[in-house]
Amino acid sequence: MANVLTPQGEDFPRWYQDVIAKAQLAENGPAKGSQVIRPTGFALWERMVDEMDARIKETGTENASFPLLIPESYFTREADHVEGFAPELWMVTHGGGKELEEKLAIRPTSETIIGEYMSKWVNSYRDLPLLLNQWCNVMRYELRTRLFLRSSEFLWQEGHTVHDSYEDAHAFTLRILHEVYADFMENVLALPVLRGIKTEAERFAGALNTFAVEALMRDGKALQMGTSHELGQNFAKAFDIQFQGKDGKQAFGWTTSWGTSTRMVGGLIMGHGDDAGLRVPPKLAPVQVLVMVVKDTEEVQDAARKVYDELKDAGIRVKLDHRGDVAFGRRAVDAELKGYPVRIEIGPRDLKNGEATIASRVEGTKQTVPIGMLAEAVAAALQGAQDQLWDEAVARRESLTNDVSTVEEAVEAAQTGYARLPWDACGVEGEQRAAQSAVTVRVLQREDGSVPDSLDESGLIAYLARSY
RNA sequence: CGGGUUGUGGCGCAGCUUGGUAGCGCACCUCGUUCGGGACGAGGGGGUCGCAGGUUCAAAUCCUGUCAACCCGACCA
Repeated sequence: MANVLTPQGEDFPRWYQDVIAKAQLAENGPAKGSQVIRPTGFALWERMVDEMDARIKETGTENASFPLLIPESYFTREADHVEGFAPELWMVTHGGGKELEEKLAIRPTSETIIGEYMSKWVNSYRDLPLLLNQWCNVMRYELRTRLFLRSSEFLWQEGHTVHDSYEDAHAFTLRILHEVYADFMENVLALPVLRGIKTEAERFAGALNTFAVEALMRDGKALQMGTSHELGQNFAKAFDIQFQGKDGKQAFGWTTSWGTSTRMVGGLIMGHGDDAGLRVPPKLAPVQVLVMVVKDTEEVQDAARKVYDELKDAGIRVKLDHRGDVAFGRRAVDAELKGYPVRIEIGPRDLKNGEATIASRVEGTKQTVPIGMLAEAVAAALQGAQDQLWDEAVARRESLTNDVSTVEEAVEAAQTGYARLPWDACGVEGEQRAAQSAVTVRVLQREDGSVPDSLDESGLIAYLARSY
């Protein structure tokens, strides 16, 4: 195996940067913290968008688009929200060469401006629930940036809904968490996630409760992959989202918001990648199968094209590498860097036997298969890769999760993964103590692993870890 | 924003102490030989040294300021 990347075990952050550069996923933009996402990286994001968008729509949510620029005054309407976001705002102060009368914030998130419109659109209980989502870019002034994980500008989806009762809003918040976020991350990304509730310290600015899904990276640090917030009536009151109920009385709506971002690409890289590069789960992979000609001869080119066409017709996302002017080894290494799950190599030697070579990126194996049986072999290899990535990730999380009984032990255990600690043995005080060692409470769960309805429940279990 | 490190062709670096107007490896282009796991040879193109000032006959080298990146934190998707 060619040594093109800094090994993970030597320097994980360096490895992460190497993969992003060598697999041509992204690079820094000219302005501080900005990033350019290259086609190979963007294709991963596009697949995420496709899968997520379908799940979002399945909940009855509709897509819309709201403005990038938000009047500064909107942010001041919800006290906690402005306090939380003011330090991160990018402000537009000039337009058309003149100083603006009111500054415009570039959206860091859109609760405020969407709240403003929800207030106009919600009049009756018949208008509820109002379920909206938008795919867009947002900007936050970040002090420390890292490609995909935290950039000044990032791409995301933000869902915003209004409901007629606490119960309905609460149920919807959790539905998004389970049926959209966790389902996508586990079944498509093959990353097991912890689902739980955030502590007060980690809660979204202006929310009643924040629920989250957290994934464990290969270096034992946790990554928040998505959040779903129960906003209570805080924003409804700030933006006057009222409706007339069946009983004829005016009432404030109950809102939620939830988001996932290009950070998931970072999670994919660090959750599955190895020393040879990316390992993309087949269900996500923009390219599931790469058909490679080993030698540039007419027979080989014809055979490869035929295999390509057949797989494509079978509904597989396939790419043809017909290049004869780049050495085989270079192309093989590149395919591994980009993490294509399955590679089919076709050369004269294979053709002589009526075969092709099929290589699995995840299993690291190669075998020859009669060309007539490629379709079945490919299907099996894809399923095998998806399963193995999942199994590995689950096993790794289990081995890196340790039960502890004190905050000190939790800090120690969190150096390598998750520490499970009864919340009663930690508490807000313990949380602050752990934070001094860069260890935070990622989520709280019930003893049986289910998601609590609120922080008021007793007997909760805290998962502590270092995080990105 | 605090601490540390660093900015020199696309990438990785040397040169800076002892100023004299730029060098190496990879990548790129051409030709040839190669080609089933990052090939080899020959020839070639590309940078004024993050940016802005200053000192000097002369600055990648010295001075001041500034911007940016990376790592460790605090803040966050």
